[in-house]
Amino acid sequence: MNLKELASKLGLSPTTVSRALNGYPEVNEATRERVMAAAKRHNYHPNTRAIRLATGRAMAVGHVIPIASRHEIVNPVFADFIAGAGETYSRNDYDMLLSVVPDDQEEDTYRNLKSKGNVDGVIVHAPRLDDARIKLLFDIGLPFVVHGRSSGSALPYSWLDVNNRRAFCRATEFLLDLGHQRIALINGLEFMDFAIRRRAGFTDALTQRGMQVDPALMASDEMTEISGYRAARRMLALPTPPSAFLAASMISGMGVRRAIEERGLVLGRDVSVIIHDDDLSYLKNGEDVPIFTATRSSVREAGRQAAEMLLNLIANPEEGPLKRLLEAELIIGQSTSPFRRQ
Amino acid sequence: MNLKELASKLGLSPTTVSRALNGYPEVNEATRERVMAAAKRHNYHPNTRAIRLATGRAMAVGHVIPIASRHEIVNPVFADFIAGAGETYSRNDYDMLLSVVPDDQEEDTYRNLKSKGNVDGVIVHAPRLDDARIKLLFDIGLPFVVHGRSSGSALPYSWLDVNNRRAFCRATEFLLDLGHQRIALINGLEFMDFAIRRRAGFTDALTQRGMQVDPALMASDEMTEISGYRAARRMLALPTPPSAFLAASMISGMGVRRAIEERGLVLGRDVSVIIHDDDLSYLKNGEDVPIFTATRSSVREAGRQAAEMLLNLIANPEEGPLKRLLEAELIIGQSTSPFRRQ
DNA sequence: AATCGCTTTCAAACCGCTTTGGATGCCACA
DNA sequence: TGTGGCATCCAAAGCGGTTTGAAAGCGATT
Repeated sequence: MNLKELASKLGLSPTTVSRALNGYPEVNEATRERVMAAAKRHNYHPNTRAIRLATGRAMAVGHVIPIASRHEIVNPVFADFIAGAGETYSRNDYDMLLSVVPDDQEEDTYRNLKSKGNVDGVIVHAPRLDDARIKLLFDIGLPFVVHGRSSGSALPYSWLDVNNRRAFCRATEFLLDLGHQRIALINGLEFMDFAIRRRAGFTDALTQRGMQVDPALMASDEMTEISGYRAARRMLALPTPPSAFLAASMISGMGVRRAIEERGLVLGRDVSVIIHDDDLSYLKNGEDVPIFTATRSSVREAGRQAAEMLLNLIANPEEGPLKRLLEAELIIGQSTSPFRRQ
Repeated sequence: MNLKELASKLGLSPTTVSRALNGYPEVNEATRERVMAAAKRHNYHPNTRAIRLATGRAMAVGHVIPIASRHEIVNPVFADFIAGAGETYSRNDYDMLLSVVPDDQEEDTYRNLKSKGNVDGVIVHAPRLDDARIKLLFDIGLPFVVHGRSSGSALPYSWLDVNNRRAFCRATEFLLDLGHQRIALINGLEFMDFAIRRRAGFTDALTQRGMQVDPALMASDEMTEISGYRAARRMLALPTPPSAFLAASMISGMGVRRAIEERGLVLGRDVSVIIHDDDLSYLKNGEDVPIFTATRSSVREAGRQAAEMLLNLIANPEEGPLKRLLEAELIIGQSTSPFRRQ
């Protein structure tokens, strides 16, 4: 059932039927209702491909996921972000297009997305310091919203980010207030923008209190269980080990916990740990009582909002750039306690 | 730059240019090369929307992700599966369309995907017992491949699955061979087909050895850390607690580990645990030496293969239904050891 | 010289919708 | 009675490709 058939069944022209269905004013209300009813009765759905060609809009948003050839990490945060963004798209009749590509083809992918007209805009994931994608997307003229920020980028781009610096500063202060003197940071990869900001928040808090930053207590790696474990194990074996850890994610926090327990220490008594909790749906940090003390910010909600921002930007490009900074909340769990000498 | 412009630049008709670019035989080789060169020089990319309308094919595959309104779980396995499938689509110039919808709208979503012509086929995720989606997709005539199987479904559908029954049977036998008598199963939700098969494999092994199946040692819930933790804690508090666990995933296995350690027991010495390891990229089960003994099967690879099957099915519907059963490997880690009395 | 067959090219229809630029009918008003 | 304005509807021209059916050119065959 297509427009022409429906129109002839109704004894109307395709023009009028199209207008009736799309809510244009120049059609008699009685006619409109007749058309609506017929469309429903015949289960008519306009062909998306035709709409897209005719309007020149893709009604779709792209998410490009680069797969690094060496370490093939699929960011676990990604699933929840996508779920949040997808909710927004569904509500607005937009499609979500995922492109999984080797990371050396990422630039080509954006160019193709644009020149082939597959999408009206994209979300940029996991921005790095002075991320090259920002300039690229400006150059090719594809609207975009960055999930995170990119320090050093001169162009006025749209972004949504968590205040990572503030979150990690507060978390560090919290540990300092508990009397901890040697605090370790198990950070993500520090070419990622968020990791740099977290580190800055961490050192901010230390220097504000006149404390030294000990490089031996700072690790930077992928946020996996195993790398959290390794870094923590190494640090706990130091002559003067840390009494508290800041871990960049729930998963690396679990690695830290394993290292602590392996050493015969008790989490939340002998050693304190604060994690950053993205509030992932399958990795809940406890239920009523959080397991880990954490800086929490829902990445799902970030996905919802970033998608909304992008759709706005697509509809009203002149209103950009849009910016939104979310604050993380500090939630107190069972993994922190006042410093006590071993 | 579109086809017409390119054609007039070359002094050729759009027909010939189109044919030259698409490799049709009825065009002079010299002409073809001239066209190819010009296309590259002018950075010409045919408009996807136009191709889709003209050919009637969507060149896209859909993945529908239902979000349960109550427990909003995004399956963590999903990210890796998508990544695998996405690699296949990229290689074949297909788009991947993700629809995140409330679970009561799942059926409508499939219908719309079909009637609006957005996709040429879909992958069905997380099938249940006698899954209603199979009949639905047959009815509306949308090609599909199921990731998993659906016991009780009469229709001859295409699927790719892991031999869950065999995997859990072998894992149970392995524990029995180590002398364990009381073995617990921390299963996924048992309206999910894979969970039923795993349970069957578990009970198969027990009954083959003439052992009783103790309902108190079988739990079924979402595969989160916390529910793994809770089930294990409950069972370890029994008068005759299990000395070994089978956990349905890495994450629920981590919950089991927490319960074990909380009780002052040592994983892999006092209590043995075998997990099912989907080989997730961000949750590696150790590196050289696996942490958990596990039945392992890469869900990423499953994604790749399922996508290939679907593309084949779309290209040659008459060759269906396609079926593929992957075997999981049993890898020995540090979480299992011979039974020893507490 | 006429015909055939083959290669190569093209004009035009088509995919299914949107949108522009009228056309029609009718009523009000001068 | 003629004109203007308004509400309503429609024919036709896109959108940018693919594909059908035909034609042009040319050497080989009869």
